[in-house]
This record gives sequence, structure tokens and C-alpha cells, in this order.
Amino acid sequence: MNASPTSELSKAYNPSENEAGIYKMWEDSGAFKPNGDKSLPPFSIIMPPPNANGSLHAGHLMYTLEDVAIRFARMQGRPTLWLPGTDHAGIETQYVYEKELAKKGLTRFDLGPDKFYSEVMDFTLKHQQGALDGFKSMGFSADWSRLKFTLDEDIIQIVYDTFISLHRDGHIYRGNRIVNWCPRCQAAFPDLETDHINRDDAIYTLDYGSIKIATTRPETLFADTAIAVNPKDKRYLKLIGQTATIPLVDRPIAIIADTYVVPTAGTGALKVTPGHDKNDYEIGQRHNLAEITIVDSEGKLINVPEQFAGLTVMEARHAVVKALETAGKLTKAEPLSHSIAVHDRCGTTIEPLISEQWFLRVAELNKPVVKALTDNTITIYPSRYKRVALNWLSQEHDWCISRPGWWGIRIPVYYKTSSDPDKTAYLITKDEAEAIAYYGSDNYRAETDTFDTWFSSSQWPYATLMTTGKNDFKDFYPTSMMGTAAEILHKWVTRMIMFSLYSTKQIPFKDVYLWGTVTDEKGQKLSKSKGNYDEPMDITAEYGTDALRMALTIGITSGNNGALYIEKVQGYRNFCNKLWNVARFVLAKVPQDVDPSRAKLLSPADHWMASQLNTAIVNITSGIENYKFSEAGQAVYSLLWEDLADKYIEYSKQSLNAELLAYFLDTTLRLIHPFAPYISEAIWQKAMWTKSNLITEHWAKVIHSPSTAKSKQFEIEIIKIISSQQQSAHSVELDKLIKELLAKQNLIELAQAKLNNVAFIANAPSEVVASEQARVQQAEQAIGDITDEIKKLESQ
RNA sequence: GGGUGAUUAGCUCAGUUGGCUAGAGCGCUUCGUUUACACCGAAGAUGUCGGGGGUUCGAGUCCCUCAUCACCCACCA
Repeated sequence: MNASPTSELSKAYNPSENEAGIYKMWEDSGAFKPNGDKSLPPFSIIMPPPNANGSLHAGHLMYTLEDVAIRFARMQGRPTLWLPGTDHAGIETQYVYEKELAKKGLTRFDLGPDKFYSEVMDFTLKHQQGALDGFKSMGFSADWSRLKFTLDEDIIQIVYDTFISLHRDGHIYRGNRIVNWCPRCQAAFPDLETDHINRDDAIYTLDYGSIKIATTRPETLFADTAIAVNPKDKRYLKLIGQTATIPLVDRPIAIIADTYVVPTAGTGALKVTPGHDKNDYEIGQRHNLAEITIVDSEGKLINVPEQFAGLTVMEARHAVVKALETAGKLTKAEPLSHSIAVHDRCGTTIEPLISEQWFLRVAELNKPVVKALTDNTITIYPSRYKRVALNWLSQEHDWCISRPGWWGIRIPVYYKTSSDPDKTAYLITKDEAEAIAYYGSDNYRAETDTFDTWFSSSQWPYATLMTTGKNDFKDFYPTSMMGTAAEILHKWVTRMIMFSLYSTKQIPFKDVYLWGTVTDEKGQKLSKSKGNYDEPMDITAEYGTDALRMALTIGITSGNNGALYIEKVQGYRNFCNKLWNVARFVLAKVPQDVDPSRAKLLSPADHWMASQLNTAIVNITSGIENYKFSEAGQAVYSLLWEDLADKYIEYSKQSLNAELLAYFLDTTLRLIHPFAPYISEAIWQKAMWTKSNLITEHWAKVIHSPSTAKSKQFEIEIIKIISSQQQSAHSVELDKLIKELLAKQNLIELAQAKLNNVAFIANAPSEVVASEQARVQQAEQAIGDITDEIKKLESQ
């Protein structure tokens, strides 16, 4: 397949002709498997598992950076593993599938848990394939033979083991706590999974007999168990210890003092509703107040006077306000715009209520995480996110890990249903037989709640490597890099570290690379609903995957949002076409039996190009190694276009060094490959001197001993070479030289001024002095050369 | 209320511990039908690096302050 006549290369590169075939060739060749040199340090990445319920979204495109790192490591010869997987995404997938059901007029309750689970499984596996195909078309060189899913049986076993040992060690408890309850999802969520939106409501001032209070939630007055005032508030001092009376029900409650109350807010008196407000719950804990529940899990009122029972919260609010008005207990009602918590997935208003849930005590478990970050055992890029993570870790509340969803990993707990006092209330075990043996076959029930998705996905790095059926955990743990979105730093990254340090006593990864959000040119987040997100397949079909990859790699830096827009992709499509045409030129000029390994540096141009190439190799290598993908990509771009195409190829039209020209193309292709894998491989396959696949070729190596003096000579020559093809070659050249001369003279003046300055400092850094002196010398040398050139020109 | 980032050319953005004449891509101007490429080439214009102070021989880079925008956390009686 090599050595095809160059005439077969079309004038413009056509990505869609090449990509699918090349990907298949890579995959069939086993290149994605970790076959590197065992004497070199391994390199591994666990792919952040995309939600298996849908196709690619803009965030997934950033996985390109992981592929760049993986391809680079592979070319360095290291054993390299990129392990892919997908996430069942509990509540979210359940929500997506419930919407599907709703189209048919069904709810999950029509199906029941078992049928629902199996239908969601089918749905998920079908959609998962779509996401995976998208990844493949992006050129991602992950080892698909190791694909894992968070609901794989062996993963579930690991999650169970973790839960059991956490419980054994006292980190897990079950308890009644106030939680963020979503009445639609019928589940509790941590603060992280709530959003706050502004809503126009009203604030009502109510008459509680001895005191007036202001509230936005009059319907919760049935659950009031106290009125709180600030102990320093002189207005209410003498009321502390007295009682107030709840209107409508005429129930007396105590007036207590708590510093939480802000005297200037509302009336300065706060109705305390521990059963339905998080802060009131805290106050209640401090004062031993009862917790009354009046909103049930569906968001309807219970335990209230008959006329309000069964109403939704909003219905009840109107009804209560009306009743208060009638009773003359409504002092004031004014509009108020305030923010309320909603569930981030479905937008339903959160009802804080008391619910029995499973919690993970995080304070103790987070300590080693803090240490690992503080002493840089784990490095976060960009470094500022280290502070953000530490700040979060120091204030994280206990984590509610149970969800009453049907789609997920069932919590392995059995409760007693008999009244046998000798039996404990619940038994944690992976094996139902144990529950039967302990409680007796009719005296227990299985927990139906599932784990929070993040509970399982946060165990992903080790759970995956332990269950591939290979020696992967030993070979690749801790992994090298975790690249993911900055927005899930808290939800996922810190928790992966926590679980890993607990379960394996090792960190899960050495480096964390965080990327921001992919936006459009106006800084708007890309999304299908906003209509600014073109399917990646559409972009790649027209402009090529390589162009899209480069647009995502260059000009976007760690932790910052990056803009993706069609003009940018076009620019890199043009780059790919430039590369294609450079290759066309080279392959047409060099003989069939050309042997780049015999290349020799002859002309000044050869020396110049070699030194440019060497610089690029150093910059690109260190760029990728230091996670400066954008800088590395830019170095690739200018090497190919400015140096190789604009200068060396132009020179080669006059004077051909075939072996070296082939060598330069060969090395450049290696450097481009992590960024633009398809086109570099396509050209590699056409080159007559190659017999391998570029994907598994070795990384570019520097060329020894290009001469600096000869390189400088070429820098002057090239002006003539390029300009000589222009009409007014003579004058353009002269102009250019004179400008150059002025610039150099200017440089000398500046450098000397700087030297004078530097000389004043007692301990001026010697390298600064030396470099300024060198600059002066270089400029003087250049001035000499340029002056000669000008004289020559003028004498013509 | 606590925190983080951004502000550099018309647009999108790079600029690592302060030290080559502040850069790139796109766009713009002029010229060019040179067989690698018009998905091109050559030449060129455009910046008080958000404002104001400070440290320094030297600040886009460090410190203080103000302004605008974005985001995160907590919260809103």
C-alpha cells in the first residue's frame, strides 16, 4: 500500500475518504492496546465515563486532549493505556427515560422496578453505542477491548465492598436528616446538585399574637415549633422565653433566642420550621425543637387541618394566605424576588424535608485528600484549582449517598420486618442468603434505594483497572493523568481521590488536568437546546476530524473556557490541506528509493531547517509533557507552515536535498500525529520510505549538530529566494534589508541601555548580562552581514 | 456574604518563575492566474496590555485600589 504514485494524491485533502479506514486499521493492528516497552514508565488515563444515555456533547470533545497525551506517550514507546467506560448516570438516565415513557403516556410506576430497570438497560446500551461511535470518529485511541460500564457485575461488587468496609469503619450512617428533596424525582440530592434561580414570589407578614414574623412560606406555619429572635435585639428582649401563637391553629410556641437571626431581615423575628427548612433545622438541633413534617414526598400537605390536606405546596400557600386574610392575621403582603433551590436536572423546586437516608461522613476521609493536594502528591493543572479544591474539602457536609431511584446500584442492605428485639435493625451484606439466615425468610425486606451515581463513579479509576481480567491495576495504578471538566472538581475529582486513598491507600492519578466549558464565539455554552451546537459529525464530515481536534487543542488553555466556531475549524482544515500539499510536493520530488536515514545537512538551508526542527521538537515535547497543549499545537502549526512550507520547500525548488527533504517530512509527521492523527497517518501510508503505521512509530528525535552560523546565513538568503519570485524583487529585497538593518541598530541601542542599567545592580544576574552582551554581538554581526548584502544589491 | 477568573489588535485568544523590538489565527489593505497548495503566496496596517497608584534598573507579568463582565460556594425572613 506504500509507494503509490504521487499523482494519486488529489489536490486537496479529503478527510472523509480516509478517516474511517485509518481508524479501522489502527484498531485492527492492536495499536490501542498497551504494548509499549516495559522498561519505560507506563502511561495511563482512565477516560471519564460519559453518561451512557445520550450522544456526544460539547464537553466530550475535550477528551481530544487526553488522546493527544495518549498518542504522545505511545510514540515515546511507553506502555500506554487509555481505558474507556460509560456511566449509568442513575437519576439522570432515569429522568431521560421517563420522558420517553411520558411520550407514550406511561410512568415508571406503570412498569414496576424490574421491568423499568431492564427497559432502561436496553435503552442505555443502545445509546451507549452512539456515544462510543462518536468517540471513535474523533480518533480516540482508547482500548475498546477493555470497555467498562458502571453496572458491570464486577464493578458493582467493588462498590459493595467499599460500602461495607466504610460502614465497618464507621464512616457510613443511616439517619433522619433534612435533605434537598425533589418531589418529581422522589429523591434527595446534595447541595451540589441543586441550582438557585430567581423567582417572583411574595413575602407575607403574619400576626403570631405577641410577635409578628415575615415569611415567604406561610403554608409551613403548621410545622412551626418556635419563633426565634436575635438575643441582642432590644425590641424583643423581654419576649424571649414567652410564647407566640400560630395563627389558624392557635398552637402556642416558644420564643427563643438564636444568633442566626438577622435583626434587620424581615421583622427580625423568624418562624422556625425544622421539618422544612435547612437553617431552621440547624436552629432546631441547637434548641432541641421537635421536627414536624407537613409536606410529604410528593410535595403535598399532610398532618394539617382538613381543608389544606392533600394540596400541593403552591395550592396550600394560596389557601393559607386566604385563610389568614379572613382571620385578620395577615398584616402585610408584598412582592419579593428571591432565589429558590431547584433540582439541577429537572428544574423542580426543592422541598427541604426530613428523610431517612444513608450518609457518608466525609470529614475524616477528606483529611488524606487534603494532604495529597497540599504536598503536591497530586498536581492540579491549572494550579489555582488546588485552592478551590482545598476550600471545598474543608467545608463539605456529610454526603447523602442514597437515592430512591430504580436505575442504579441497589444499596446492599436488608431491614428486619419482625419485631424480634434481638435482631439489629438492618444488616449490610452482598448476599441475600445472609439476611435470610439472620432474620428468617419472611422477616426482612431488601433496601430498594440505589447509590448516588457519584458514589460508584468516584471509585472508577481502581474499579476499572481491577476488573479488566488483566494485570492492569498492578501495571497502571496510580494512573498518570485525569483530564476532566473543571465543573466536576468537587463532585468527582476530590471524591475519586478520597475513595482511592481509602480503598487502595494510593492516589488514583498523579496529575489532574481541568478544562473549562466549550463555548461559541460569543462565550455562550454550546448546547443543542440553544441551537449553537453543530453535531460534531457534521463538522468533521465537512472539515475533517483533525481540523476539529486542532480547533479544540489550540487557543484553549487549562481551566479556561474556550470558543469553538466554524471559522476556527476552517483555519485548521486549511492547515491540514497545507500539510497534504507539502507531502504532495515532497513525494513528487524525491526518488522512489529515497532513504531518509541517510540524510545529510549540506546547504545553509539544511542547517537552518534542522535547527528549526530541533527547536520545535523540544518545544512540542515539553509542551505536551507540561500540559501546555495549546503551545505545543501552535509550535506544530508554525513549524509546518512557516518553516517547512514557506521557507524550506521554497528553497528546495531551487536546490533539492531529497533524502533530507524526506527526512524533514517524516519527522514533522511524527510531531503532528498526536494533534492531527488521521492526515498524518494518511500521508505516512503514502510515503515510499515507510513500512509501518505512524501511530506506533517512535517520537521525533533531534538532529545533531546543525550549524548556527549556516542557519543565520540562510535567514538572509531566504529573503532573496522568496522575493526573487516576486516582480519587484530587487526593491522589495532592498527595503527589507534596510528595515532589518534599522531594527538591528535599534536592538543594539536597547541592549546597551539595558547593559548600562544592569551594571548598576550589585548582584545583577550574570546570565542577564551575558545574554545582553550576546545580543549586542549578534546584532553587530547581523549588521555586518546586512550591510554587505545591501552593498551587493546596490552595485547591481 | 465568601471565593476564583477575565479585561492584550476589529473578532477569538496565547503570552511558564518580572528581562530579546508585546504575539498567533481569522478579518482588513495592496500586489500576484510562479504546476505542492486560491483550503494559496508576497508585502502591509492596526495595541497608553480595563482605569489609577505602588515596588523595581526594568512591569502585560508582582502589590494596592477602583470599574466592568463571567463563574463557583454559601444564602436570601
